[in-house]
Amino acid sequence: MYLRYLEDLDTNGQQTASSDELAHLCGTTPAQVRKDLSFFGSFGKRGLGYPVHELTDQLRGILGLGHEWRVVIIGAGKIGAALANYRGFLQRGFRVIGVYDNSPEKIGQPWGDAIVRSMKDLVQDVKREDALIAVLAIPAEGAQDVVDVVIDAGIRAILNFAPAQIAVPPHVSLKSVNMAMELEGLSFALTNKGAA
Amino acid sequence: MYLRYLEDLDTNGQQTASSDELAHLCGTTPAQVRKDLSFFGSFGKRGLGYPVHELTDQLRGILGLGHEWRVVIIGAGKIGAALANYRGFLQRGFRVIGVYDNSPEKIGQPWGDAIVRSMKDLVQDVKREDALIAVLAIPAEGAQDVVDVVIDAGIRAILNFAPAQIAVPPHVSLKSVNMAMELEGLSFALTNKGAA
DNA sequence: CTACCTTTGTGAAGAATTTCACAAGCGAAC
DNA sequence: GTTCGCTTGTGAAATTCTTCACAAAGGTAG
Repeated sequence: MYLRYLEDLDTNGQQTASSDELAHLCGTTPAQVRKDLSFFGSFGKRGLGYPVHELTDQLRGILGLGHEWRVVIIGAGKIGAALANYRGFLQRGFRVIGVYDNSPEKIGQPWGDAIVRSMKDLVQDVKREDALIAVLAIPAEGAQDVVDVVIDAGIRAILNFAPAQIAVPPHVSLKSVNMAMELEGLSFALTNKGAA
Repeated sequence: MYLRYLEDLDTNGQQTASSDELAHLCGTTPAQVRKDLSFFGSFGKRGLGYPVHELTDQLRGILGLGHEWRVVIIGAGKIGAALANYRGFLQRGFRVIGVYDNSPEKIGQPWGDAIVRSMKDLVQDVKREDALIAVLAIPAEGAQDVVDVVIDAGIRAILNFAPAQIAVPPHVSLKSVNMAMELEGLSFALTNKGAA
């Protein structure tokens, strides 16, 4: 989150930013900003604040954005399309090496810059291209099976949009986004507005 | 999360579930489950566990899913399409009353069961249908302007997919999903696997 | 009816996170 | 060169969250 805002400030040509300014941008407190950043190092100058451009570089390094990550998108539905088209990924160092589906009428169709490939090619492509990240955009049914297969092929991190609980071994990172659950959180917030 | 798993158990006809069982399903601890649930009431029977069906009803009530919420989707791009097509929303009580865009070639196009409408109709539709939730699936530029307008029209909760920071007044709930940020979290996890 | 196994609900303890508050450092002005 | 206004970095305090541990049931078998 800090990186996002620092990039904006950098684009605007701002040289330094105080913890107070970052806190306001991010909706947190100055003390929180300083504690968070100090966990990774001592980036600021007392009396001045944090050097915007230098700190963005540091944070990119910390987040592991210093090199390109190869990503496979599994599922050529609407969500897969939204992700494959999203220019922000490439800008941030995530290169989509392929979109995969097992529906015959989708395989071979053009898809942005690429062509939808068969799930049969998935394992060999992951191995050949050394892809470590998979985005899962398929229905809940069978999601776990696909996960097991790609982990076997060498995938080490999964961003899951399937509304299903996925189990992964400890050496694999998993992040799930469940849109229905997000809406339910809003429903709760609306319902309990008075109580809070 | 508990609701999700309880629904599965209910569908499978299971009568009761212990905190231990729920903890295993959700990847947490039995004590955590009991503390979480006890915050809202005393739902279990000692020696038996929690009554699955009754607890799902209770949780639905707590989450405010007891009635239908009317939702507008703003932005008829790929993400909007993925959301509008998602049957899970309707099942969970979120009825999409309209999809809106300001691109002339999209307005009037069929869109699942509905037709893409002009952004010009957004405010009047929100008011007429009493929609309280908006899903924002437009580019970052201008997102804040649209938010200000729909809040004026009566929207009280926003699920934001635009890669932009949105500010809302205190009486409005906001939940943002940023796919690039999710991937960056995975990048961090992969980069720091050894250190952890 | 009693003994026993199971599981909840919850105070208390323990751990983690956030906030406070201030010494130390930086730059500018005079 | 010294003073002054700012802002960081960080121990300590305060707060929040999680885990522990056990008394209080519920059910069952004999």
